[in-house]
Amino acid sequence: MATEPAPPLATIAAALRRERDRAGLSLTELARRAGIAKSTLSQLESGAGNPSVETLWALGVALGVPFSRLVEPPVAAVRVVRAGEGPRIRSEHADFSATLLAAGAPHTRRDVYVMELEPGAVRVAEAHTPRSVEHVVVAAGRMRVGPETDPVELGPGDYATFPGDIPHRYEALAPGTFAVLVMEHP
Amino acid sequence: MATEPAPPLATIAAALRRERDRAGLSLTELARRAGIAKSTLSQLESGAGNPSVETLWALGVALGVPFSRLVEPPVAAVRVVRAGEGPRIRSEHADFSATLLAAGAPHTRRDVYVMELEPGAVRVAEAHTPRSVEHVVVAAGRMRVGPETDPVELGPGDYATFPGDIPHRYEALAPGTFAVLVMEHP
DNA sequence: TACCCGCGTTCGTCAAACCGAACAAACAGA
DNA sequence: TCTGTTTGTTCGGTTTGACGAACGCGGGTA
Repeated sequence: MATEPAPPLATIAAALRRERDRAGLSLTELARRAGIAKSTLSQLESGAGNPSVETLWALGVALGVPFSRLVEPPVAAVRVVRAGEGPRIRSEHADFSATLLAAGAPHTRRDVYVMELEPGAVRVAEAHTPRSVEHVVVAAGRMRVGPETDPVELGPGDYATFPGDIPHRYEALAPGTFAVLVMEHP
Repeated sequence: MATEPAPPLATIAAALRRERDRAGLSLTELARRAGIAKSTLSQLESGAGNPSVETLWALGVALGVPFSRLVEPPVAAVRVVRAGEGPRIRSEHADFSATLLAAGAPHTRRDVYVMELEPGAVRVAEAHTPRSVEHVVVAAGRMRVGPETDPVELGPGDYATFPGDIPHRYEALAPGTFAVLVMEHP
């Protein structure tokens, strides 16, 4: 299940109208500033249409609003992702899956995952962005994590951090292992 | 306030390719999962093309990546974040303790805690810095967390995020409860 | 060697996003 | 009332994004 909490087209329509009269602009005026035909804007706000990125971007700029505000639904006070829900990233080889819980705001990438893996398989990750850092807290089970050259063994409650820009591994040592993984990208 | 000086088309091309091989998918496979023609994806990654929102959204879902990550520039702000040995925080009233695992640099706080608490006591936190955000993943036990007005109940593997700038609470519902807490301060 | 996958690219076709203009409705001033 | 302006909508025409097929390439296997 667990597709993105996605209502794409309808949200855009709502967001456009909301942001437009928040800015106190007429449809005609906004279309002029964004450099698009007002007919296009009219159809977008009425929910019909599937804008190109360029079009939507121009509107974002004209509204003085970050792009994401036009596509993301308004933030709820509390957002809950139940165990087993959420966008999953799965490995084909290893018995491994991770769920993206929260992605950092546009410019600050700080992702929180829940990671589940079973013993007998090793998840090897290539080097990521330079200066990225990973944090792992084991919640249940037992695992060996860290740089290929220098892994450590962790039990419940144990914490480790290591650079993400060198090859590293995740390996479960006990069944039912799951852990919280925080990744920081510069 | 030039919220977005970035030409989006080139960034999308780069982001797509970056996220795709991070996921370890071939172009053909990703196109299949996203339900788009691989020719379309090929042109997008090569920088030619101006995708529609629907197309880009499908790719975001297939990659297990939020939409905004595909349009925002990669950003190369160089910041050094080193893991710090933090003080143990103890509450006098509640049966609660937290350990600071990693703290961000002075201005960009990005703190990771492990939190242990026992039932029968409630840890109430006042509002923190404006725009701060908290993330909680329950590792073991059961707890009720969130804004005072609107708490939720979480079990192992469950995740919740909520604003930290309003009063909120942590309450264990089962013995041996511990959780990972990530706090973001702007 | 020959064969057969899967990889990513290029090309021709079609639907649709975008445009410009024309449109009805609402309001202002003379 | 008449004219001018502004509102947002709808209507053909053009541009172009998305599709599917065909292509060349490289790595296995017989």
